Amino acid sequence: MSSEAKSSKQACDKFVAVNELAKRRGFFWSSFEIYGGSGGFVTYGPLGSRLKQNIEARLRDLMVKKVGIYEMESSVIAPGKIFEASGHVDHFKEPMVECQKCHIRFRADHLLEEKGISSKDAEKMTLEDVKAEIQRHEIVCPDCKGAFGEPTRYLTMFQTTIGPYSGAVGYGRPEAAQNIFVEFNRLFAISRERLPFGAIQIGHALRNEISPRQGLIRLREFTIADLEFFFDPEEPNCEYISEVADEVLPIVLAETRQNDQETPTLLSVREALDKKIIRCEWQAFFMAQAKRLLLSLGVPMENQRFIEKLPWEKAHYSSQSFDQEVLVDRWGWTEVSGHAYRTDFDLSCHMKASGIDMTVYKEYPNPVETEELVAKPILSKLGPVYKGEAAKAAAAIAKVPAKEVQDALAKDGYITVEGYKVTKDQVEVCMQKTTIRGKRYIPHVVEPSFGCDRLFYVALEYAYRQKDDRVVLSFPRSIAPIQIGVYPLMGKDGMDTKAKEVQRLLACEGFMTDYDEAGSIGRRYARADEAGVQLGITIDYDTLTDGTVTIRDRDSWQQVRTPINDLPKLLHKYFECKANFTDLGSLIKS
RNA sequence: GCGGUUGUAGUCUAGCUCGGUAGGACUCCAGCUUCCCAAGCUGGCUACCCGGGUUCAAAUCCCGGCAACCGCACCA
Repeated sequence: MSSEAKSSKQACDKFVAVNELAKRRGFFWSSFEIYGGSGGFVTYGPLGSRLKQNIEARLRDLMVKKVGIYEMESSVIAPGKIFEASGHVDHFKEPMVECQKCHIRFRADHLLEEKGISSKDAEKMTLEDVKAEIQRHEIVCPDCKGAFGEPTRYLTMFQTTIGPYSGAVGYGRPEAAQNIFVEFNRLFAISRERLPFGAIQIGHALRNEISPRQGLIRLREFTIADLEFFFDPEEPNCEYISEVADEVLPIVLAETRQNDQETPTLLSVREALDKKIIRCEWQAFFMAQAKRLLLSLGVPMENQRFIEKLPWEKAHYSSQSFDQEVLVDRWGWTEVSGHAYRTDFDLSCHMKASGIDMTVYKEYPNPVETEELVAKPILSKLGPVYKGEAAKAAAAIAKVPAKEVQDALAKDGYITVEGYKVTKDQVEVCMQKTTIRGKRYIPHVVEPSFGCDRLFYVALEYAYRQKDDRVVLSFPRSIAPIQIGVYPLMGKDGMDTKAKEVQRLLACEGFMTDYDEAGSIGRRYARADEAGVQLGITIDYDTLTDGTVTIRDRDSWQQVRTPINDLPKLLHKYFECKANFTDLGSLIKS
């Protein structure tokens, strides 16, 4: 590539520009650089980790605080059994074949696709199917024409051993959700055995991707926010649904997609529920909150959409899934969150595998009284006849519907079950009343799941602007990593000490501040714009005499003049979005 | 993992064909200057992706790694 083509490409590609800026200013960079690096791992620097915290705080505001979700934090490594039970050991893998001659490995489904087998079909195949298809199409190694060995599957989970015994297999979690399901009984007890409730875990997850690229979009270790919301499937109503009923969601329907179209249908939450496009109110609620979250990170609605997943695209645990996508410059529509209706899949799996009861008891408002015909074996009569076999005979009778027993006894005076002849006097058939006060069931789960690194990237890209040949990161004020920069007009005549005083004042008020006295004031503004510093406060000669400062807005470059004494009160209002920039003081004409 | 392209300071890059002191610009740091949007002057720090080989001598040639970018694939 010529250097000309390279530079023009970089000039127009936001991904490159954002990554370069991120590295230079310390938002994030690829880890382990001094040892040559390793793909798929990233380090967040000072500005980045702060931005990430702010983004996660927004997520907590919208998804956690408003609904009273429990937060929890558990371990990244888990014993093998957890992911065997959850289905990940079976599903988190891709078919692979190795050439027996040159030992190069290939994606089996990819090879099959070249023979005209769709990825859709290849995905569903068992290893036996894969092997059979490879033989049928006489597929050989594309490199050396060697024959392939047995197909295997590449496990996308990181595997390790727990402790010194290699038999104790452990996996790095590929999602944070399983920790929550595994702890369900304790969480449920803590919720004082009431549904619905939700639990969220924001933490690292590991996926040993074959080839992670795309910067923050695809990592081997990343931050995931999994929220599992448990509810009674018979009481699926969301109590906050009215708060979001009119929120419009752009959804690309499965139907639309099957016609090879991508046009989103604009539906209010209410419409989507009425038309049964979203089957669960809670899911719709979280989707609406997810849309609001992205709005608050600076992504306008027209650059957001939800994709209804087609049946074969869904994860193994999901009955209905939507992906939330955001338009990004380089990669097009990119998934930032997934919204899955997991039903009782996970709790059922863990119940079965662990043998621990995870059902929930629900008392009926009114006890249900039923009367049914029962056939009760009379053991005092059966005993003398069948001796040691009596219990078996009784059990055999219990299996037969009472009505059948009654009819047989009425007709013949006895009934023969599993070789036992049971006479009229050995069994009592009668109507029995029972009162059912409630029942046990497995809660259902809807799961919104966010890729925090993707949210981060999206926020950064959407903040990225060029103004007068200068880069400005126009973060929404709620996530700006540095809220206020404080600058002496010049680092002399006492302006520097005054500026440090002001910075100290604001820092003690709880603001994220920065102090900079190096270079001309213009240069410092430019530096601050590039770091996304929301406001700049400049101490000049007038400050020294009348105690006022200028406040500069990063996005408009407007300035207002305000007394230092008013700063804390005004700035708190500003950052709580209860005041505009022009409310901060008297506007200075430029 | 495959195919293509590419690795020179914090960033962008010259040098590589034809082996011989690695140069510039911006950034950054220090000083001077400067009354509000990357001004100026002086000085300074910082680089040949790693490992082998060929050679008197390797950024340059050869081999092997590693990494990045683009496409395939997977996915939050």
